[in-house]
Amino acid sequence: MKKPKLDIYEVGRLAGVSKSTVSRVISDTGGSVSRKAKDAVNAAISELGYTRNTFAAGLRNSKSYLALLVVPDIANPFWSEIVRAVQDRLEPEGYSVVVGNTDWSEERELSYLRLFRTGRFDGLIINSVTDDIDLILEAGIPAVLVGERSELTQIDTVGTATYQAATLALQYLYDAGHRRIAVVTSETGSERFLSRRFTAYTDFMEAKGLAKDPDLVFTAHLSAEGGERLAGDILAVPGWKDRISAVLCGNDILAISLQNTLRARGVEPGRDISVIGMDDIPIAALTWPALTTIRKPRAEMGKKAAELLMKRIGDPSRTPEKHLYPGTLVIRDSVVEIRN
Amino acid sequence: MKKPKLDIYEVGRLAGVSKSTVSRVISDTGGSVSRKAKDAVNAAISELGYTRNTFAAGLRNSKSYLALLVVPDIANPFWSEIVRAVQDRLEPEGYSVVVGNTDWSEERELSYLRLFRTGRFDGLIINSVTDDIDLILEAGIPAVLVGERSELTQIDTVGTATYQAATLALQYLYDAGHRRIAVVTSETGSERFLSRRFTAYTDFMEAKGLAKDPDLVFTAHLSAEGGERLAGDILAVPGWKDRISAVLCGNDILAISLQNTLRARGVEPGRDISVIGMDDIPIAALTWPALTTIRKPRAEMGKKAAELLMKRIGDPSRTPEKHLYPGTLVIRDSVVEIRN
DNA sequence: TCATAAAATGGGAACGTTCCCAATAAGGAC
DNA sequence: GTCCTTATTGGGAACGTTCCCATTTTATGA
Repeated sequence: MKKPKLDIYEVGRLAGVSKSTVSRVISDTGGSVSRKAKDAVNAAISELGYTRNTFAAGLRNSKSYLALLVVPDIANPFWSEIVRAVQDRLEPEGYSVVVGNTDWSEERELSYLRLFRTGRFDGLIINSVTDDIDLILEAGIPAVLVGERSELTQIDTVGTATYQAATLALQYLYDAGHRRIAVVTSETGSERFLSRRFTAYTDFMEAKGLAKDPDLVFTAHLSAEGGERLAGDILAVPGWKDRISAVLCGNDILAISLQNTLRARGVEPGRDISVIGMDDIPIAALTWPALTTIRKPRAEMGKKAAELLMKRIGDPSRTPEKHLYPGTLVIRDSVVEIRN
Repeated sequence: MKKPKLDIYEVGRLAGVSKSTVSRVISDTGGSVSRKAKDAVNAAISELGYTRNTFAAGLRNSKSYLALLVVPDIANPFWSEIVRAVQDRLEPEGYSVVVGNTDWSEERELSYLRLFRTGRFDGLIINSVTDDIDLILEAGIPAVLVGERSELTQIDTVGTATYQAATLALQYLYDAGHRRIAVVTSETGSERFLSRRFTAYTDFMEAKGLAKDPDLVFTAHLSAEGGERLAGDILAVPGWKDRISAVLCGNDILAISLQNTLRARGVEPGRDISVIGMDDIPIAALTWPALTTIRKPRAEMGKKAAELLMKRIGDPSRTPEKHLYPGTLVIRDSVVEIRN
């Protein structure tokens, strides 16, 4: 229990060198140290079981080897996989990752930003609910955005090509014979985020010369509860059977929940109505019916975000990069082919 | 970019008090400060946008407000929900949570334990793969175990009553008419963990006077891949149709994957064979067929673990507590009633 | 009003490291 | 062997806070 005071002085004493030499050995900056001294120090370290005090080191050189990763909800498979990928990439670099959940709440996002400002973290990877990049920019925080930001170029970004992904889904539905396609946009999140999927929808409908029915545009929370409510909304549309043949959902959780709620209400998804998701979370393959969806490369995205953060920390003045990953169509059983 | 040096001296200057008073205001130890001084300091803080340097504070009082949470895999819904619950409970206390994944690997677990020793963390919540509690105990680490440890009383533990949960599942299968019940144990993890489910199985079979067929005891990795392989193993049992009517799986992921692989091989789960899971992860309700399983109260478990950690940090010498949460049966569609 | 206790405040030291600079040792070239 | 350059080493200061102790101010009671 009682620590016999274990610091670099102690290590130096055992190794027969000064604290400065010990410091040079343990810090990665690596001033020149002779082979002999280095070995002696390492031997002393392992003999004493010394570990460097990160507070003192951090205090001196203001490096914490701590990254803050802010996502909407880590219990959501989409995000937990991204978190995993970020961790896998950052930990070998000696970083530990603190995870925060915003629950899509602006207030919570802000509180994490505040937390960041304590100087405890070296870098930030965030899926911003707000588009309030100014706050990040003016604070000069080494940060990477994960999400579907569009025009922003002043900051490193990893995202998916929402427009492309939505169009891909729509085209598939169209090719399967669907003409009465409903779209579901997110009720939270940034305007810009919302608009990209919606723009794809309007553009597509127009390009194909399909009627734009305002009743076919739904809004829902991207969650299981959102799916339940959405099912109600859809069934509440007067004469929905003749007006809606397919639904393009904002994410898989929503789509899966929608399917289940519809079935519970006597409407068989993948037969009476087609559903297409977005994300391809692992269990999308295991639902009933298995969900046709657009896959987003989560692992790559997380990895890339981590790499961008490392680069930015290494050189804060480099020009930001923007990586947009295209979605790919994963065909399963939730979309029926129909003949018009 | 250039910081005009923002420390408690600066705050004190603006507030018209000394650094000591500022320190008393910002640190939670709360020596007595007059109302007036407190207000002045807080005003100065918000005017300057001051945030306390955690390194310096940590260096002085060796408190980091950082907890390390080590789980097998955060991308696994069961664990991601526990992580979420821990975070939700710890963050209001001012703690940030670092998450580590062991992938059920001893080596990785050890490297996290090593990471902990850097003194960067105030506390540890861990699902230990090994049962190597000694390492934690002798290091005097404030720690809470999450998992199914049995005899250990020297350390705070939150777990599920594995024996009870397994028996509950077996009894349900039995009541549904099943007699030829297979069990799947984990191929990784501690012996003790393994044995508790297995003990429940043997005890139950014996109590009911059912034949113990060694071919009905399977071993699998608790993952989707494990389920695929398990399906192969089951179908490879000579004359399995007459020897296996139900399978008790180690977790839901495994069960769901098993169901899907079986169906792909032409065996209809919930009809040709019954499957029961363990955990009740959110998507268990959304599979085909919806999975009958044993629910474990993840949110409560995570919350309790966080609370125990807080208590232990507050008083390192208190007697450890052990909380075992019973499982509850969630009946869905993956188990058929059969008549003998 | 005065003595006394309690509350509030300020100053110095310490936490353990890294950075900077000066000093010494080691090689190389002549 | 001597001188110069370079590699290596050591000592002091600084990082920003909290703790401890001494001092001052305020409140309390007779």
